[in-house]
Amino acid sequence: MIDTIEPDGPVPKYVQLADILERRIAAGELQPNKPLPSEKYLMAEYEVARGTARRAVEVLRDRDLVFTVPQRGSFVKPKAT
Amino acid sequence: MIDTIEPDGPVPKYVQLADILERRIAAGELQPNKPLPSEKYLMAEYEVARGTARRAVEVLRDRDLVFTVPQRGSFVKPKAT
DNA sequence: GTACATTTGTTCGTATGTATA
DNA sequence: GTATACATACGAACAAATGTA
Repeated sequence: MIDTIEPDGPVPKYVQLADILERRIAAGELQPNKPLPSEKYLMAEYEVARGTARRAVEVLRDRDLVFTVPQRGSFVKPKAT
Repeated sequence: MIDTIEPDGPVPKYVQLADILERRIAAGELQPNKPLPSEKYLMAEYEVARGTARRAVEVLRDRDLVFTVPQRGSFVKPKAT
């Protein structure tokens, strides 16, 4: 079961998606140093445009939850010690 | 002589290219079970980016006109009996 | 068997244009 | 005017499988 994105709510889609992914990280479903779903996959899974998926990941970078390697993917940050 | 792709028209380039290839199939120039031009060749021939060429072929798959064999190419589907 | 070229598959980076709220 | 969101289209890099020399 996946969380769904509300199209007409007050919260922008890219924030909703970032929140969803953050929950998936917190739940341990997305693990440290493992890749997030690709932009393409996020587009399909959550039915958003690529720009929206990218912005969501950008938010997660700003939240210091993931890092991105060009042409490789975005990865969950290992928990700081 | 090849059809040309209009850059600024209302029809997306990838659709235009798909249409061109469909006509080439219908005309018998591209024959059943024979390979389409490779993505690389389509890029050069029609001066489009690889993503555009790929999307065009994807359209032809959706139209059930071709099938793709990974690492081999895309081939014109034999006419159904 | 090895090396090389070809081809599709996948990923992120970037820019532009359109539409809507 | 600004922010959101979508679609198109370019580029770049690397992976993996296949076929050939």
